[in-house]
Amino acid sequence: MSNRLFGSGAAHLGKSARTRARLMDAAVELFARDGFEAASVNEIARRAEVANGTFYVHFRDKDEIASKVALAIAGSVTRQLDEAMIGIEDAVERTSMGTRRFIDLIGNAPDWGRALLRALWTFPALRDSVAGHLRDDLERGVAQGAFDVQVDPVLIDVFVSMVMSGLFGRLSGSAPDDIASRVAELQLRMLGVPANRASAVSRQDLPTVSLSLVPLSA
Amino acid sequence: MSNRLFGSGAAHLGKSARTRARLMDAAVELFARDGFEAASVNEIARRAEVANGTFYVHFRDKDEIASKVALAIAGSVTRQLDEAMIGIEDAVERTSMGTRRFIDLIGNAPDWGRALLRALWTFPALRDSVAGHLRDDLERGVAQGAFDVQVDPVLIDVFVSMVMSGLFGRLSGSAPDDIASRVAELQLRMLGVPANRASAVSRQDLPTVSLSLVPLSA
Amino acid sequence: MSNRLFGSGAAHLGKSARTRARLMDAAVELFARDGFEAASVNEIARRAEVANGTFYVHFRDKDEIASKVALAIAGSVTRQLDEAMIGIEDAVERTSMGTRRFIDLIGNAPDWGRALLRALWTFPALRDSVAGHLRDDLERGVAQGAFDVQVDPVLIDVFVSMVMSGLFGRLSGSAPDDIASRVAELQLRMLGVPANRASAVSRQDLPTVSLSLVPLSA
Amino acid sequence: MSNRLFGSGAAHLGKSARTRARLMDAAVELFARDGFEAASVNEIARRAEVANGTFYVHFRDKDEIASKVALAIAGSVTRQLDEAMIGIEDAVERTSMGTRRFIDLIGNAPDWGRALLRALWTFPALRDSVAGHLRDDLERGVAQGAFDVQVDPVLIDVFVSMVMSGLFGRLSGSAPDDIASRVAELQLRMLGVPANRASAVSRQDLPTVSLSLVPLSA
DNA sequence: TATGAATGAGGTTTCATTCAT
DNA sequence: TATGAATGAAACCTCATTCAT
Repeated sequence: MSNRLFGSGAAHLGKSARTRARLMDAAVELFARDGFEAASVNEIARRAEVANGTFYVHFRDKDEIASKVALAIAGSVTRQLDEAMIGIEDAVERTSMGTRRFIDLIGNAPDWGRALLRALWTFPALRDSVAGHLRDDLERGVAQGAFDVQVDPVLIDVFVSMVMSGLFGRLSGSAPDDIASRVAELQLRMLGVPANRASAVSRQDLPTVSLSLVPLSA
Repeated sequence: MSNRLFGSGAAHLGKSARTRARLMDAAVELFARDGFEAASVNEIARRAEVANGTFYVHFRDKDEIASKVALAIAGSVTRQLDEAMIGIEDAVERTSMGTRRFIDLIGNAPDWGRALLRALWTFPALRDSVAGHLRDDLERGVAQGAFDVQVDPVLIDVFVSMVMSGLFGRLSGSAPDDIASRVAELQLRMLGVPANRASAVSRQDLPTVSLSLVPLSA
Repeated sequence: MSNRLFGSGAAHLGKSARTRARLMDAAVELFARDGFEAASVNEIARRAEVANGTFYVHFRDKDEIASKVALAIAGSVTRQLDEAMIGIEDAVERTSMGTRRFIDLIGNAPDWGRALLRALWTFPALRDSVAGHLRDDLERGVAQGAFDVQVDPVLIDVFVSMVMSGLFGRLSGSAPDDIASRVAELQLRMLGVPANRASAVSRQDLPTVSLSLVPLSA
Repeated sequence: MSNRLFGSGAAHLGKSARTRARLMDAAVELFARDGFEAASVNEIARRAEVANGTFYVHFRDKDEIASKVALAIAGSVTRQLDEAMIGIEDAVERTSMGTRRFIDLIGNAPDWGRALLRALWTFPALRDSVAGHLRDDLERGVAQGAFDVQVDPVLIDVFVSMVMSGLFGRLSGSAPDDIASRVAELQLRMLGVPANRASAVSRQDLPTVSLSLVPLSA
């Protein structure tokens, strides 16, 4: 899976948009490798093979490119997860699939994954955006009688942090291949799903979906 | 609860040790407030009321003070949690208490908490240290028939991330007062403890313990 | 009194000339507000509502627009002062009127005034141009027996600096309304005009003249 | 007359004070040569033969060194002029001497002169400081019946601008040697002193005084 | 003529670190 | 041990100017 995610989708765009895409790609790589603070604008520009001043033609400062990148990643991921779950009504399945797909998809694009992980840490708005989708499924599960919990910000934060833990493990390379299923199973148990059902649902086959991040409206 | 944690315990030490303690205190505050990158050695020294050059008499570089601080915090916290749980044999209670005490204690020393949160993120060694203690209790729970899970790194990481989520919520100030209990309850459910027992144990009274961090062997 | 001095007079010109006029107007405003160094070509272009590259279609560099602007202002002012004094033969009156009209006219167009003040400071050629007209009147006054001084560059420079002082006071807003008359009176006294005549002449009514700067041959 | 005015007086000071003096000397030269805006901190440091970072050990930014320099120059000049006029009671003489000495002294230290000229333009506080001394002499002259004018801010500004004109002429090198006397004479005439007395006083011999600027308390 | 993205030198400032005292 | 001035690399950012369209 390519690491040039904005760039690859931008071949047909104008020169300006391609430069912008190259800068965002470079920023993703560097934010992921070095973190936001340690990544320098000059190095982003160098990696994008443009002059340092060109950076400022497209972005006001490092903060701006960071939030643009984060929004682009999050928006794209969210959209694809949504699409991949169209037609699934059962909240237990939806919840499990969401976690598994998220970890698997992002885990397959390590640069992005790390960038997203940091972004979730840095931009609370991102957490909130993810939380919105989540809350819907959790409440649906309660309504369906499958979940036996109080759906509130604490639960959502805990749930999200579990996903992040799985993503972190996947990205660090030390985790077993089925880590996404393990995390999903633990989540279902936490939500009140009986252990055997939790185990079964979190392990059932999942059609492969390929992640392809393309520039958003942003 | 004092923010001068190394310094306060160092009154009886020599001048050199006191200077060192003052530097560590200053570092904790600044790492917590600004993050590791943004905290400057000059400002650490200024806040510790020593000349900037003095910093390098005590620490090789900024990395060193960071890891020393992290180790000191983690070691101290771990030791105190251990002590507070002496005599408790039931793994369900131990697990619940660990989470609750950790969140409450650290949550009451915001500077430290934030520093620890960042440190856990930055230094994997810290996670491992915490993980060791945890693993013992989880395995004990399995042996006691109270937990119905596979104790492995995935579980531990997920468990730790849930604690961090609670700590994060507490530090951000947006969480309800009982967030520590909520998190502990969710953890117990995840581990296979029946919902009613999980609820009861995670809410039972906990004797207050005051956190007082003192310099370790470091 | 309009601040769009080149532009307003250029409505009948071709597109190219209008663009040029817009650039000069924008430059006047920015030079006046921020000074020559701090005014950027990009902002001049933005304020003129043209692309930054367009600037270089019309001017070789920033220096060129500055001198063109200065020349245009000075030429226009000089010409109008001349016209306003046609028919006046008495050197005492001419001298007094010159100072008074200059301060009043330019003082009423603050952007211009500040630009001119800076330009007089920066471009000696401007001082010389103004000095030429002045010298004629001063020598006429000597010939008429009204002035009792040696007309030389020192006198001219001193005289000009007195006018600038008055202009500066007017632009800074802190000066009394009759500052132009006060300055003119002091000049006449310096030139040897008896105090009572100096006072009377410098205070006599002056028909209002409106300043309207239009593009010159430039 | 040396151009190393802070430095030369600082030989006996500590190393830090000498570095600071070297920076101020370098700043004076560059402000005079290039103007405040065009002078770069890096070049000031290079000319002072210190590392660029050293600048910021001593001054917060370019503004700070500029005002420190301006204050030092103005303070030193003012003090010396005051001392040179001790014992002189006649306002006509004092006024004339002030102008002549100011132009001669500063005119002999071209770097300083240009720096002061720019500073007077840039920092109104400097003008005010000079104005204070002036006002005393002017009012004294009125009280003594020698001057026949209204002493107010307009008069003071005009008077100061005449001095600046003379200084400017002296610094530009184009002015005659007696420019200081010429300006003083014109001022006296403006103030109402009869032409023959103005001429005589402004030309009488003046004991030489050497300017030696040393670091102030600043 | 007009555009506006791209350039890259150079500006200000910060900061970890060294070193003479 | 302690000091704090000095260092210089490197960060961010601006801006006059060029050039392909």
